[in-house]
Amino acid sequence: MRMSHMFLRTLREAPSGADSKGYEYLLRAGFISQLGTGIFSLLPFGKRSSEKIKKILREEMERIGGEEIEMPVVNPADIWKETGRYYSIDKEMARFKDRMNRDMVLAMTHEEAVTALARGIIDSYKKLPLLVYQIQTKFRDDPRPRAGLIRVREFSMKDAYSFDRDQEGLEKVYKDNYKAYFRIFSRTGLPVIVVASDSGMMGGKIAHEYMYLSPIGEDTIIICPECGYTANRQVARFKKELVKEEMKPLEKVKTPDAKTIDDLCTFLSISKEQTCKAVFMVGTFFNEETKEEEEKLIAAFIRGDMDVEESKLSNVTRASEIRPAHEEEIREYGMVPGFASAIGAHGDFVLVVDESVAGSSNLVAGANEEGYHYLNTNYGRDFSGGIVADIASARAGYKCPVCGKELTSSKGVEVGNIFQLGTRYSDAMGATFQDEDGKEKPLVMGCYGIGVGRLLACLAEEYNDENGLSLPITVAPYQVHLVSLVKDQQIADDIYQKLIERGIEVLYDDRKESPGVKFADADLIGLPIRITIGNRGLKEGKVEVKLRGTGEVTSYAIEDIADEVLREIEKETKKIEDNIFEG
RNA sequence: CGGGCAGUAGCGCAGGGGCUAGCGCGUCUGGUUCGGGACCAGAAGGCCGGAGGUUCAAAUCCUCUCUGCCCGACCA
Repeated sequence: MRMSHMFLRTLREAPSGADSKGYEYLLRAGFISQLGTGIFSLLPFGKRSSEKIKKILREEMERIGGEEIEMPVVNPADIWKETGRYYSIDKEMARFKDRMNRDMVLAMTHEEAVTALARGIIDSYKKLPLLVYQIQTKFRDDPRPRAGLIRVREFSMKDAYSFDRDQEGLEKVYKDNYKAYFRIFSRTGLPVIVVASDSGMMGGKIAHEYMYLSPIGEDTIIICPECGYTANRQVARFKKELVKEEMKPLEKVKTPDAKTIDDLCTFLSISKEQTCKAVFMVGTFFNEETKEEEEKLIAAFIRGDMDVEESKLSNVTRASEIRPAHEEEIREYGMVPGFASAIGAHGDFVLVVDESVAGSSNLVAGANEEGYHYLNTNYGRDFSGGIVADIASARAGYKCPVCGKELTSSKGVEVGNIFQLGTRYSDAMGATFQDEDGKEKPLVMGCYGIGVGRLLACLAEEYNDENGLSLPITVAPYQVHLVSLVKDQQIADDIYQKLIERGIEVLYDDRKESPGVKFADADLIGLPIRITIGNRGLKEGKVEVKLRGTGEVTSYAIEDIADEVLREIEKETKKIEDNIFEG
């Protein structure tokens, strides 16, 4: 491609709002352009890189038996009503009516569409297992897009769906995808770790996320450097040191103004581990009978030294949404904010007790009376029932649930995820097959997603320096940047031609610009191999090859240049391929 | 959806009731340069986000609105 006629404008200054290096360079180098909040165009460079990522995605999906399909972005609302997600998902899903006044949605994912397909196509166990995938636009009306391509509203995603007879089959294909994902990320050059994750709106039980660790990430990852345990904080476990001792008699004490755990500990001269903390939320629940959403108070109790992880809380209570409760909502059930406990509470609320409270003895808890607490409260004796579960938020410094060593934490960007969906969608939509025993059974499903743009954004974040991008050769828009500094275009044109004929992807800077401008743009765009044609080398019949990654410079005779560049391309590619791994 | 900030030339910004709205970069024309964001000369480019209002006079003050950015709630 000749730069003199490209649909491109590089920027000398960072557009305002570009807060990360990767995002800044993608904008400045002309990979992307913003059209609205969370809505971007891909310019020629961005499009080419994106296509290279897609090619890798296709190759790796085909490698594990995936077949490419394409499902519509516009879905009739009916199928979303069948699974209930039409109601359980809020404003994040864009909805509209067609001319016949039918409800339509913009698909934010394709479980419904693919399940609708499957129920028409899969009838027998003999066809199973099956794996289909697509690379398709998703629209999610995110309330707060940010950080350039990291979190957007419209994006291209590779989403795959598997169908199996049983859990065993699902686990096999899940493992295939698990490995394929590592191959995919390593082929793009992006370092990732896999973490156990929350299944969120997808439903299902087992799920993993592929995380690119970076300060620009929005997720917090809990990591055990000792044994390798990793999990998204939303689900991360840790070892709780619990002390069970003989129960002492309940005792009410005066604790004026001790509304917080800190105040309470100071006042009574005790440690946080000896207290029980109350956290009140209001959850939205879907009532199966009335088919209506309803709100209910959730009263969660946890040992005073820990915090409640809201995603865990919403998981164990099966609330679709969760928000902090107002004071009146709490008092309605006989509990007094600041001095609250479950003791003496009444009415129909959801009680959740963290293991740390259920497993400890003689904790100090509120007396549900202004200015009073109880000493020696014990779950099972003084209050009982509800859900006993792990709802505690893990953090660095806590102990690993596996090996007991100290955990650390890191920020990460989720670039891919895999879910074992089970029969959640096939049950809801009646997608069944006839098994060997003649019985109709629901298909056992899994789904597997990778965001293309987000992956590109992470790569830009990982591969840059003070001069610009430096993407790996597998995803760079072109392999070679041919920079001509000589007036006589013929020599450069000839070399350009020769490289093209050898199948090399060349970006040819044939613009009438000063050397400084050309070099600066070359660094900014950051193609892995730069060829410079200048009078300096031409005197000896040579041109210069510079590697963007290392800065290494070598001169070659003009007649050898195509061969040498091919050799460099091979070397750069091999660097990536030697590091392909499957987890 | 709450809190904060901002919309003035393609990009980055200045100007905050009073003449024809500026600066840097970029763009165009001519010339000189030509291995790390060159120089000289000339030029083009604006409904000051939009709508109302106050005023003799509004980019500037007021009201409403739209859009974008950051933080939070939220989310893959």
